[in-house]
Amino acid sequence: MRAAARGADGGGDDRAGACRSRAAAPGGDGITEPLRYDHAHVEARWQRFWDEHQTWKAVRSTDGRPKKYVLDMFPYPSGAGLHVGHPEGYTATDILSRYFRMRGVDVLHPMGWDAFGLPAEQHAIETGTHPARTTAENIATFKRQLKVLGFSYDWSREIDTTDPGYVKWTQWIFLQLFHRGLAYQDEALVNWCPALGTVLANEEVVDGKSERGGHLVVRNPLRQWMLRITAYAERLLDDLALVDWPRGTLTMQREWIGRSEGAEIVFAVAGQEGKQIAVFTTRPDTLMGVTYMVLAPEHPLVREVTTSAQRRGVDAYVAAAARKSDRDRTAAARDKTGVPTGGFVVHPITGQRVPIWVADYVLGGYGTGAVMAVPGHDERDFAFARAFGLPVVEVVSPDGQEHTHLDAAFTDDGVAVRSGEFNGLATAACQAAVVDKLEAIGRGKRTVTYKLRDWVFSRQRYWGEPIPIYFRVELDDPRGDPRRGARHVIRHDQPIAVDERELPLRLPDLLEYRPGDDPAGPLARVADWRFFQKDGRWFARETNTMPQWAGSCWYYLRFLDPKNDAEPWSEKAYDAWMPVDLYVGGAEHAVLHLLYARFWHKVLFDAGRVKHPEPFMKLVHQGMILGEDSEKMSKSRGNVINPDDIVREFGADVLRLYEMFMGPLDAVKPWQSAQILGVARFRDRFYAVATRELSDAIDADTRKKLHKTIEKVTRDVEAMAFNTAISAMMVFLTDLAAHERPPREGVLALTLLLSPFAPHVAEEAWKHLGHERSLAYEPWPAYDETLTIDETQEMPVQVNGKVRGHVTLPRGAPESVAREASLGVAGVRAAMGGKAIRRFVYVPDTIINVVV
RNA sequence: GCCGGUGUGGUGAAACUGGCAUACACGCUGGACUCAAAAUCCAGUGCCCGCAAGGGCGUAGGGGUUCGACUCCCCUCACCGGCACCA
Repeated sequence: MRAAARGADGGGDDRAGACRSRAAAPGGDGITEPLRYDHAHVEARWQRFWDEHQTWKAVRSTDGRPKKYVLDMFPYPSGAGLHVGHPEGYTATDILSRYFRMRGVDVLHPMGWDAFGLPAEQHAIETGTHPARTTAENIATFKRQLKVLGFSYDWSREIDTTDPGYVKWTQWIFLQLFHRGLAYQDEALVNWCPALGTVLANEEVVDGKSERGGHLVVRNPLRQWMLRITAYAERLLDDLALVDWPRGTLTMQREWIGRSEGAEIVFAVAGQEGKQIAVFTTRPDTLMGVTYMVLAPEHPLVREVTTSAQRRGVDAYVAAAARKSDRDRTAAARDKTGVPTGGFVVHPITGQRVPIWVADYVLGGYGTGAVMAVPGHDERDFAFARAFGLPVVEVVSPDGQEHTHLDAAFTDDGVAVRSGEFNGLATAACQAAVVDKLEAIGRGKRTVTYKLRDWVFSRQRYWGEPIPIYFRVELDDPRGDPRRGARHVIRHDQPIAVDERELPLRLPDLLEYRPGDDPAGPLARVADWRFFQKDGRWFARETNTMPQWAGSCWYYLRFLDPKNDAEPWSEKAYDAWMPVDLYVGGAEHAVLHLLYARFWHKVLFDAGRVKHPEPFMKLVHQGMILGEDSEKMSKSRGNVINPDDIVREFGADVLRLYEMFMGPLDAVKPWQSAQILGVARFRDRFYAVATRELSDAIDADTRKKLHKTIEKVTRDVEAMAFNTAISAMMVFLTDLAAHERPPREGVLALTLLLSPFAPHVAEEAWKHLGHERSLAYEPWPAYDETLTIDETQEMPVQVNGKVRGHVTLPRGAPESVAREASLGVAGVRAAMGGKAIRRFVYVPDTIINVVV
């Protein structure tokens, strides 16, 4: 396949005249006159050529050459079409893919569509158009827009997460999770909006009302599918050491996982035999300073510890907390609220009674949902104690002395005081001693807690992968038909996996996508789809669907073997290309997508389906491109740039060059239309120089510049410093253009260097320079190290740190020579003013500094 | 509030490991070509003083380390992004 591409001729209809259609310089003689460049014509022709010759088909050689898997985060094909932010990362990976091919590396560089998603469903609700149709149209638009940019994707591997052939394997992976006990059902609190008949995400809820429409939202417990990602917390944390990712992203993942070491301490409830409350604390050394206990409002023991005298207050407080969204509950972070329960626990060491309060500053979902409050040494507990007049006791002292008054919580390490047998111990030692004691008396143990929570994996939506699970249906009347409304009970407590041979489980077509009033989602209404009979018994399908994350959790694996119908990917395909060597995408996915995909990968690792503990070896985030006003691009601001417009006016090569020339790939940078002219001129100047009459000789100076340029561009491409690589090529082009007849050797090399950045113009020039074949697999130019180093070096001479002159010395000249030469410079002598030299700093080939 | 990032000409930016601050590009000024314009090409362009030679200042602000700091350390300010009572 590749041989065909490599051996193919330059193809097509082109003759000089075809690409000079706009040249027609009046009076030009047409022979030495440089050619004008018609980007629309040339780019379309090369894109057709690459397609026809399958130039970018990824083929793994058997000759032991290296491979690179270069992956973009695949887009959600929105109705708005491509945005200038998309081509930024895509151009970067394309440059590297093309560069690697020229270095003799096998490259897998695929593209596909993350095509399930809310907008298509929303559109269906509003217009009745089937989401599959909207999705197909959007994909067509995106694909057309990407193709005109000339990216070297292997389109034969294109995938679409909504394709039944893909859904089949997403469901298959879900079943692997299910069979391994990692997918389970639980009641989870969700934001249910009865008026909209749907469940809303946290960010869609503002002040207890829906963002759209302002309808009431209630927090209802709803049966949900959960994935046990917490079982992988430790490995997700530890294996971050194996990857080459941006530091900030690693930090965010670590904090999201939120590992915390401490102790679980058990307090007996006073007067209630056998009842106890466990707390988690990172500071067991402050145990002797506990003055009260706090339960989260949703803690299961709240009712039981509440005395009848406090019941009304507690019930009201708990009910009010349940109405608040997570956002609201944490927004008013400063004012502490809470109520006493009237109940007490017994301190495990002193035996003293400690009052139990309920307060929503304690979170039900973290740790044990209860804390031992130590106001002397925790800021939140201190604020709460102040607000409610609870006692504050110092048990950790900065200086080992007891202090009678605390103005604020002392949260640093110190020395234990007022702590009985633990007095005088430093914080670390005290923690160990307290936990040892608790373990000895059976009242506590060392534990590790994570902030990471299990992943709510079901959505009450239509446009997602159906969860391949069904349940037994129990009918009051055994001959009844649940599709016709016969009374029945669905045994959700006994989930049954759909047989793998029956996958994919397809979505039914709907006429009405509106969610309706059933929180089980639109699929619950499709009785003919939902209920089915097997062996004379009735069953009901799961009507929840998977979240959009599902498809993107494993798409990099499907690219390996996208047409395989017998398995998700073959071992051979896996061995050929995995792991992903470079992954480029937005920083907004720093946590969720990247954590979920790593989790699935580890599950597949345990199932023996993948062989590397981590999927993405190197990760790079492209920076956001802002509008010309330096604001985020948005329709409402009217500052959106459409890549189609840029391509039409200047061509794909110019858009690619511009986006790479703007600045460092990972920097946030504003779009500046005026700057595009600079790279457009560069492209046109390059083509003009390449099509001039060339010289077969090359002078020594240009030769040196050539080799320095190759060295610089090579280093910069490897470091993904594309802006400076382009700058180096601009400088070299200016050098070439200064020759009446530019040296052919230099033009040829520059054409190859430029080709990953601006492939169309480079191919066109390459052909003009007499080549029959595409340059896609030409060897990358090599440089001679010795030619990149000059024999002499001009160096600044400073006097007391200020530059006062320059000297040119042979490389590595001895200090004595440097000294003599510098002191001979008039400006240096003048600046020294006859003063004695205190020190002579000489860094060979770099700088001279005379200190007087 | 916490965490992370950024701050360099009129503008986007460059400066490898502490070694000539401002490469490359835009813009601007002047010139060439042209009847003219566009396009293209050439030259200049950090700020201040000066006719000039030359000098001084200059990488958000202040301090420090160093022969030497955009780069390392401390403090302050501004902007951007993320997270928000995680015991």
